[in-house]
Amino acid sequence: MEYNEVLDYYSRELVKKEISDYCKGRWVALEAPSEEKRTFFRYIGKKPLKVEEERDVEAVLKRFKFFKPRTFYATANVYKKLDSKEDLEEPDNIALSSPIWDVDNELERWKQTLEAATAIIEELERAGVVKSVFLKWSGRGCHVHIHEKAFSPELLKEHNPLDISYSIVEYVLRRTQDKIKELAKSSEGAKRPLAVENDMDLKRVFTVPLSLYRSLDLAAICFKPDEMDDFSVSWLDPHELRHNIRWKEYEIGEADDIAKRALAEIGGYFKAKAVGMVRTRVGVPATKDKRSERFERKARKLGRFQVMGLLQAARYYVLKGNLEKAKSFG
DNA sequence: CGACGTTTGAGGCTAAGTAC
DNA sequence: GTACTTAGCCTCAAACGTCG
Repeated sequence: MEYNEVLDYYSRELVKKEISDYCKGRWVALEAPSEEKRTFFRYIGKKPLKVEEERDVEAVLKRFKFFKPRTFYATANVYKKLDSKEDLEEPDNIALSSPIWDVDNELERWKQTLEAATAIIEELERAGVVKSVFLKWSGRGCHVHIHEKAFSPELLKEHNPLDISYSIVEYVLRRTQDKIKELAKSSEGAKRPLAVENDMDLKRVFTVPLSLYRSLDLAAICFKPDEMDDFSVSWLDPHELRHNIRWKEYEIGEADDIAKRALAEIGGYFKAKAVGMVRTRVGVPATKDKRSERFERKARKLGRFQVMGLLQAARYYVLKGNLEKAKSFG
């Protein structure tokens, strides 16, 4: 795809509308991929990059045109205020947060990708989350979204939106991991084996609906769960643009129930971060990995060496009087 | 047995790697 | 541009191993 075709693509009304609708309130990242390195633009001067109106799409492309950017990403979080760097640091500035599951795979195994997505969607259905769910194809894999407004204002007042979204993604991942691991078996050893990840974090970005993918000439089209059976790779063709604008649909409070249960079990993003386990990846045994092992270890009862560490810390503090160094014993 | 060197295991720390 | 993971090396005293 020549760069003028990229610009032609982003000049379409539908594309501009969908991108700006999604990006409103989110911190945007624009990528200009090249063979040597991946370059991201996240600011205009000192201000966070934003795309709030249709005309902003072409405006930001123009702003960085020298680098030929082609992919739009945006944070899972929607912010109350987005005018300075400080606005990005303040957790209370997060107004909403979209729970997103990242299903990684090879494009050729798209059927398997959709099967993994189905496992997630079925789990959500069981919890009564139906209308606010949509899928978005992203390059070689896909993203499963819950609309960020599927939570009641009352719930959002009680909990940080990121705590809610992180917990739900993690909660559902735990309940679907057996199915996903089973599916992943057949892609074991592949370059990009099937895996579903919880990538939710404070500033994480995900592909924006109708953005072009960075390395393939594919558009990040959206579709609803009831269309999955008809899915075809041809939908991803930027010229075809088989995209469903109903990703904007949601039902307020629909996801409250699962949110409460998830929060009770997971405890939220900020707590997970405090104990050093944020990202979970579910895939083939090789990727079953240290993170879950680490968690299992942490979850066990206090071990002999933890007691020894505490003893060492206490002794060090008594002898040397240096509390900070003593804390290094854990 | 007792002196001394080596191994052990945890978290801390950092640089490099990764993904979007 | 950002935040995470990973790998490797750091810390310590106790436990363990070796040797006279």
